[in-house]
Amino acid sequence: MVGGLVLSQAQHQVGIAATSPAQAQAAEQAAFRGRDHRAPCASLDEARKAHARHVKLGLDRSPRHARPLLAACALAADWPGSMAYAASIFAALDDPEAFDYNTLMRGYVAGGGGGGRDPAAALRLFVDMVDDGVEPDSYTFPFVFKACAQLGALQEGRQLQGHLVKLGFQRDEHSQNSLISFYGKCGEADLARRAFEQMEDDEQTTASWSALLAAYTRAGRWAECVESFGAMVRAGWRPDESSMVSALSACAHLGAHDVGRSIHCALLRNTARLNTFMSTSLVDMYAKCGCIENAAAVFDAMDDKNAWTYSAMVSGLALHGDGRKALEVFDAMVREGHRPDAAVYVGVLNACSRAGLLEEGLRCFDRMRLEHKLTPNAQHYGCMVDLMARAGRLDDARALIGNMPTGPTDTAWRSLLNACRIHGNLELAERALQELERLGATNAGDYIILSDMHARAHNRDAAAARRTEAVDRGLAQAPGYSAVEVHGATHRFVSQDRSHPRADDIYEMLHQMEWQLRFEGYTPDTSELALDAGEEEKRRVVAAHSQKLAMAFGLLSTPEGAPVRVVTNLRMSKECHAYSALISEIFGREIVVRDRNRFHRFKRGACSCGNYW
DNA sequence: CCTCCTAGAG
Repeated sequence: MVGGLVLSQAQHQVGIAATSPAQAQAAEQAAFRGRDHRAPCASLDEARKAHARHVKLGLDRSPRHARPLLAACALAADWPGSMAYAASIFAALDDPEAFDYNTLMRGYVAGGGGGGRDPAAALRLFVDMVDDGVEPDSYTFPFVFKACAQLGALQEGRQLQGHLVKLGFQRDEHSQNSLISFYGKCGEADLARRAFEQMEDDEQTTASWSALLAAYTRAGRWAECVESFGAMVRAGWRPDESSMVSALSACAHLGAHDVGRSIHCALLRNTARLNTFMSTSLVDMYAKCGCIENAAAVFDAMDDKNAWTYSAMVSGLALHGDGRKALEVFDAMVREGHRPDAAVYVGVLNACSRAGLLEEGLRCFDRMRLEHKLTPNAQHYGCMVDLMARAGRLDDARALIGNMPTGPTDTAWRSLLNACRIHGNLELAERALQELERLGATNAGDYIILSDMHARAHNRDAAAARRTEAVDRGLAQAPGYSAVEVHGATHRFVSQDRSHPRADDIYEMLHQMEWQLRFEGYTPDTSELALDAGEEEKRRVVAAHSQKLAMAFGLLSTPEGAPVRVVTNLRMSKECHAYSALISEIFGREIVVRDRNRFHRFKRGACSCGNYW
């Protein structure tokens, strides 16, 4: 759980460095293309001619003379073959200095010449440098760490850290920052944190924090990312764009809507115009936090959308079950000339399966292969299995699993299993479970689905057997919980939970809710509950379901008319769905529930999913 | 003359 206090403090203090991203980006691009006013040539041909003149005059062996040409060739964005030429200019030098090694290494890690990166070549060059007895300078290590990061060479990087200390660069902020970043890219958040903490307070910069936040985000440690973001703000730093992008990404995964929104507010106060990175992160954050309208508003206001932006919007709409709109956005993406990639097709196919758009989904799958020449991967097949199975075409779905070129995956069988639950096909469900067992990929939830299905079919013994089987196999079930965000703090509930300080009020509220619902003619449906107990007991259990506890607390501690946002790791049950829809009507509240797959938004008695999920 | 950081995926 995310500490509520930490977050709410962060919210009020967020500010940002006043920069002009467009200018900075333009300058960076111009410099990289070698079109800087200092650049001695505008093409590889001109560089060759200039170098030939040097050779004639015997100046090609002098680093001072060769340097501008070396840099131009090593850093050109689109001069095919220029990296090899840069290497030959370098090789002709009599006494290359650290600067010259740095330039060539920089070219290798940046993919100079436009021909792709070559981090291994950069590392080899560093080894040469050490062998030749040339002392690295403070610019050297950042390039070498970057090369290690690109190679995922954790061991080499750690050795390099020792080297860095020996040479006395452990107080150099750029070398340290690139060390943090290197650990982050290797997925080693703890080592990144340690490198960060080894820096003195006055050596740390915004870039150090930003590398740390990126390390947490990359490792999937989102709560720690948001916590560190709060710490950064409390320590008086103004987060720069990349820190905010990392923090927003973490908020998106956590569903930490309030923190995400406070970052957006700070941006609106301090920045004239958001760049593509920032806006895309905001689109993703709002969509994953349940505010699809805000996501759409940010998206619509952008005039510099790229493929990532469309992709975030498409998968956001998929998450909310708005398949039609997702397809429209996808069409706009193609119309605007962006080439769809594998990721956006995951979003598109997902949108179709969640919205039950069978024909459209099948068409997209064809279009992906025929028009956009993409080879579907296991994820795409998983979406198609899900699409067909949910729509009731269980046998077709099963046949598709058999035809997967990548071989059947557990997610594909699990999609089928879930669809069997929806459509009540016990026989095929058993088969899917067998296949999951064969893959050695069963989890507790799979056995529970089977157990529930047997219970509904009144096979009491089989139901009990499936339940014990999960335990016998040592499969732990993640405890089900539901959480609600109130004033930036997250309150978490499990079923029948009485541990909250306001438990009495919450249960009183539940009682009120139940009472009102019954007045409207609602009776709790306990048929999904696989519990060997009397009807009264079953009703008691259903009534204190964690989603309802979270909803009750949300209703009672947020102002009249405000939306209630619940996040749960459970699957939305039919009973809870009907219950939430009625509550939204009776209390005049919008209720947004993020379950383990998607969002349900209840408004005036209806859900955005149109009862298809 | 150069360096740190950043977004999407059943």
